[in-house]
Amino acid sequence: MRVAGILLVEDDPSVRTALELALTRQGHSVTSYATGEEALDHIRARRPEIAILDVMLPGIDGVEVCRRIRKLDQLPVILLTARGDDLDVVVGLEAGADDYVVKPVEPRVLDARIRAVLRRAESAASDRITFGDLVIDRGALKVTLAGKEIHLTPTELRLLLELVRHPGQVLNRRYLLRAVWDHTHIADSRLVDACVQRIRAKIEPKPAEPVFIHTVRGFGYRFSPP
Amino acid sequence: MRVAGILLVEDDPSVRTALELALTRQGHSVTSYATGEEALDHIRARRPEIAILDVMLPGIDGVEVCRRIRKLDQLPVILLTARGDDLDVVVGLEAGADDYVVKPVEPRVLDARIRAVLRRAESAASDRITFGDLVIDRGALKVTLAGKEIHLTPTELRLLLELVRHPGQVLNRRYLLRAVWDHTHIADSRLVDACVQRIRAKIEPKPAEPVFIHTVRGFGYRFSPP
DNA sequence: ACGCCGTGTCACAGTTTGGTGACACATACC
DNA sequence: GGTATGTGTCACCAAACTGTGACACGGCGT
Repeated sequence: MRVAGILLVEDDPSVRTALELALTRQGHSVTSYATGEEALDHIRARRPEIAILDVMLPGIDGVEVCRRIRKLDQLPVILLTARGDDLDVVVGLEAGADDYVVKPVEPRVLDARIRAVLRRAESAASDRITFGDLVIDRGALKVTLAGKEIHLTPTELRLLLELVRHPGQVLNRRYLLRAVWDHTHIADSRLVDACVQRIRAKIEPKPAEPVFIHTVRGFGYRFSPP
Repeated sequence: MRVAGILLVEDDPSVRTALELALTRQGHSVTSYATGEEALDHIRARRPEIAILDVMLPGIDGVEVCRRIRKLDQLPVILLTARGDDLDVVVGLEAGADDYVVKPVEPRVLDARIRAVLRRAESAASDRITFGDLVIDRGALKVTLAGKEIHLTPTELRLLLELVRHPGQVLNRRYLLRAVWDHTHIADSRLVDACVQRIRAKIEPKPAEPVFIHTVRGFGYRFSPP
């Protein structure tokens, strides 16, 4: 099982050791600190994969630690709070926290949250673009719609990628012909239209009312997210 | 305290500052130099986690810097080059670069590449990689499937390792030819296909429905765990 | 309402692509 | 030398892909 390096910041010693024990049992490797300052001092050296921060801390509070971590690194952050205070949630999310857990928390719940956040962080690092339900992974050359993988042929994929490279821009047929097909194709042809139609049939929920690839009469096509 | 982050070497000041800004925004800490000499001078003191090198540099070029870095350290290297210079790819791979990015590059793409290379470097620390039933031991150069050892020939093993180095990424035939075979081979050849087929026959439970090495028609092959 | 122009839709045939097995040559190992 | 193994190439085939043309459709200006 994959082991995550967790940075835990919690000032209450009993809660800290309990969490540390629980997380270690789940297979994580945990480094914990009682204060934000210590954590920030060591974060560079430790290179954790995720930080779990108590909001109520002596000195710099968890939200502020989160903010500073965000300036340093893309490190995912989960905030822990004692009360279900709504204000905290807002502030925490604004500070860039990835998730928010209310104490007391069951270890298996926390573990699930950690894994979810890590999964999200990892996939965000891959070379992807997301437009609503539509996810285009340029590294894997995969397109998914609402989680379901869509099969696009090479030409369709090249055309879609070209459109997506210029979101919101209208691209005319001549440009698209040049960019997607080889230069041997000149002048006007229905080629682009047909290809757009094929893509729509695959990615548009209702091809007759396209949400992604819009026709701009007399000019060409525009990709714009819904 | 250890200073970790990205070592950037790029002679064009505008590109350099743009990249520096973009990478910093992504949460990286960046140190940049205009020449390879400066970079090499400071690399010991700075202890970066990854180096990003422009290929075209005054004085020592990026490829040579890469070669010298390799002699010093296991430091991962990404080479930057102007669009589509094939010769560079060959030389770069020979010099031991971990990845190769064509300028102009979008920040999010570069960021994804950086993270991929870092992840790879991290997992390279361990000699074994596991994908479901498939275990690849790079130290012993052994492959086992569900505990049973699979015999792969040298070429097959090199190809598999190259695919596995970029899990989830589509690699085209030209790239694979260059990475696995020497550059004497002409671009158009069924060599890669044949070798993939041979690997599949050995590691895929049902070669007709591959689970590990997927064909991406018109583009190449992708290794992705089941 | 009418016709026109730009676009959507569809079927089909020619082309391309990759899987597959056979085979020849090279190399290493007895 | 003889054998086994590894490697590159080829030909064939099935499947996938693509360009094209014909026709339908719908908005727009007259």
